[in-house]
Amino acid sequence: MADRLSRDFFNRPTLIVAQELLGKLLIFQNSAGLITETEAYIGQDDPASHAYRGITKRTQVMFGPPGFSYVYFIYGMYNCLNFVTEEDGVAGAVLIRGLLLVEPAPFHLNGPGKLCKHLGITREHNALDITESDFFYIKDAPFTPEFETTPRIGISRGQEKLWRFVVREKLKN
DNA sequence: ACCCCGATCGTA
DNA sequence: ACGATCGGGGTT
Repeated sequence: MADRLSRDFFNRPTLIVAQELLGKLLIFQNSAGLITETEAYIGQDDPASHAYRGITKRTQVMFGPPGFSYVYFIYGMYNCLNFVTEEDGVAGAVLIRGLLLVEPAPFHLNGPGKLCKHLGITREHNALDITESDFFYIKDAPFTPEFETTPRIGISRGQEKLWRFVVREKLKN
């Protein structure tokens, strides 16, 4: 598929990827939705990142090649979806926090846990190459919509960093 | 083996 | 403002 995001897209600074993922179409099995909200997490110098303390079994995918999924389990109940950024060996990921679902039915999924629950994304979908898969990938889009920049949600350290990006249109809801 | 805490969310 | 709920990761 020609208009699918390739590894080169993700092989860039995490902040750039987080901003440019806004407005792109996420395809997962029978669901499709426009990305409306993202957050950037960078290993080095980011105490809010799971990768801050180095490679563990859970975070090793964040240190691997870009263009892979990173799905983690949190609060005993929820899964959250990320996409790995930065070159192989450098930790980085973009958390997908909001999705304007277009298939199978129009619906606004706000929140990373709700989003995964609704789409059926679990840790079984961790560490998948989304530049190769035919059921899990992102379609390119011609432009990035206007967005707001804010602190990230739900973290206790690193709040001074303005690494959350929210599509303006979404704020009206 | 143990303990604390968390990139959340629904309810109050 | 708070409780549910349990895996991850650091410590013993």
